Amino acid sequence: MSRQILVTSALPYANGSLHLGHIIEAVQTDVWVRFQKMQGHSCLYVCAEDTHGTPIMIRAQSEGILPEDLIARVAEEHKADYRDFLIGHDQFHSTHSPENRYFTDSMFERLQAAGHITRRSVRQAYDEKAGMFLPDRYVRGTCPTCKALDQYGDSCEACGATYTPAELIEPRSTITDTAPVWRESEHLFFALGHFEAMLREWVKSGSLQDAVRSKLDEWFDAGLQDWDISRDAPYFGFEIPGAPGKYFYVWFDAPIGYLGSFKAYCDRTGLDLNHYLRPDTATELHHFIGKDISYFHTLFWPAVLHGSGFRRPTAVHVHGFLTINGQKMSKSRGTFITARRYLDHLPAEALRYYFVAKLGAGVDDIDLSLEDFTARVNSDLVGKLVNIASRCAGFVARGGGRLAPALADATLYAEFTAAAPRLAALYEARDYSQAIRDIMALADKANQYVDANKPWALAKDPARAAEVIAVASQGINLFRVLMVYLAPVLPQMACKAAAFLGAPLARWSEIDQPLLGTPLADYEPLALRLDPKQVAALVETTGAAMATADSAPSKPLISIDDFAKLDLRTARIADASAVEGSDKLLKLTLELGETRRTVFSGIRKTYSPEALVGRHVVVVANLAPRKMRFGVSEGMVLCASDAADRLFLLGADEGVTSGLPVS
RNA sequence: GGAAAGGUAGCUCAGCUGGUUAGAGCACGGCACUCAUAAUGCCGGGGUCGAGGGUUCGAUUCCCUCCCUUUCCA
Repeated sequence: MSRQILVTSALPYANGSLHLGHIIEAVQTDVWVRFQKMQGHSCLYVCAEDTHGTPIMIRAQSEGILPEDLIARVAEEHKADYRDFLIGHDQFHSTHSPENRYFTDSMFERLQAAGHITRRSVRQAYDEKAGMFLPDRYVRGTCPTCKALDQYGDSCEACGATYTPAELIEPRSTITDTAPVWRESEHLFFALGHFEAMLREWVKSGSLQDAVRSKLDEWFDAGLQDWDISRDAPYFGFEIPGAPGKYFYVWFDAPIGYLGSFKAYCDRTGLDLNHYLRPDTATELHHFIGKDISYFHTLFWPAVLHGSGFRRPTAVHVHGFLTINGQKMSKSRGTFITARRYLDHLPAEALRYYFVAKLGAGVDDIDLSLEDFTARVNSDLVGKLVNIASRCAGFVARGGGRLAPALADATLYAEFTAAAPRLAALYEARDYSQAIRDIMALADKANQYVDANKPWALAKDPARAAEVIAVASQGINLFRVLMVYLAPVLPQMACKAAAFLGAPLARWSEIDQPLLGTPLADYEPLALRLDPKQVAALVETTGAAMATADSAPSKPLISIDDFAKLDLRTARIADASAVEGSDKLLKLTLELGETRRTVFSGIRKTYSPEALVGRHVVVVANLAPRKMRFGVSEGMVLCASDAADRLFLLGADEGVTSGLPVS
């Protein structure tokens, strides 16, 4: 029976670039969706930009642009990243949209009408200079428990204590570095406790993994607290109906963004939205999230849905975090890999495959071990899987380019197709790693088959030409079955394989019929080996990240946000020449990706122009242009200098290209 | 501090409700083959299953304690 399924993955926050942690979730979701589609189910994957909240507002301010412009720009970047990782959203929308406003307002009004909204006064840190209330994370000070300096206002990273900003010793606003004052303001709350019985019952319905369920039991035992869903102006978000100057907290309208995005899809395609959302619907709603946001998705979200008269999620699928080489992603270690950085070096499907090969159904963290990644992708995908097609294609081509009219080993073929139900169950349960193990075991069998039947030996005897074709065709058909199984993971390769086979790889049911007597297109390589150098380049640290902490800083501390204002880039020196009339300056023509710019740099005493051409340097790309006697300088090249005023240009490790962001 | 997950061959990981010689892939060594992107096939070396106790005829698998790693705490 065909199912109607709506799927989401967590909305990326419009405050920064996607990194590989976002990608692993998107891949997990996308594979599941593609799998469902290949089973012939209706499965829609919606996502959106999460656009509201203080961080967006602050970031836009610091860039001197409107929040709307910021989120539009970041959305474009995110979309390109998802697209290039082959994430097949049916709809990618924004929480800052009419559709989302519609749902946010109407759900709030329904909750209010049903008595689930309460009001009470809250005392909160207020930055008088900035004229705004401060979220906990925007207040820093000394931990009241362990006296660690410069801790966030909600918890201490040193000792793990939790507290309120008011308890911090010498609290400071991170926005203006002034001492906050404490002000009262009325806030609106969602009465989560009203839904305890409903939630306990929902939890038992089998919608959650064991680990998540036991976490929920803990939360139930601790008691369900009211949830503060309002924030005071200034705030970038939706103003609350009937409460001037109050805005919905970003976490209130973010999950609603799932529905907003879906509404945009329905408006576009004519699908019946209500059919999916009414409480008694037979359709399914699946959310894929990281474990850090379990609370919102397993308590608040089902309660908000239920309280406003909608269906609850069918399931919430929680995954763990991504680590790189066993450590959490870190900018200073160079292991903070953005989606784009990866794509600049390596193909998307390699990472898709590796993630899937390691993802199970649980909430365990997943490690991206770069060495293992290279070995695994090269041997599994290229050495085993693609090899089957590659080694058989030549025999078919030389024998007329047409597959044999019958299977040489129907039993073996049947063994391959018989794996389908088990593999389907594994995909369905998100036990991808087991599925991949099974599929690769079959790939081994296919190679063994070819090896045992030795078509290259048969080919020496012209009388046995038909046998050669038969064996090669068997191999091609086995390959085709495996490619169907892997199509959710490797959509691009499946597409190329379909062109080679002359038959689509769109449905699992296609494998019921082997390809017999049909022509084969010329074989072109379906996947390329990963170059270990390229893989290593993913985590090579750049100049700015190598800064040592051992020499005392001679300038005041700055926040990460201050640092983020710098747009540091790698650049290639395309041309360098001495400046007439100056004994210090060189005129440099820098290449930053596609663009070029001119920079004057006072490094003539140390560097001759000839020695510089072709070198990579680090440049401050967003330094305001400065008019000099010899022309306009459009940036600054970074250099270290010692006490003797000797200069040392900062470069980057081998493999770097120009225009890369430095952080 | 409270809680959860995990610690199994050099690396990445499987091992369901306890039961004959603990598995896979990669890496490593040997052999074979040459169709294939130095691909593939066969054989092999390699593990006190974190440590210590306990239950049991028998524990990697159950219980307790400890150590280490990671994560969550609205």
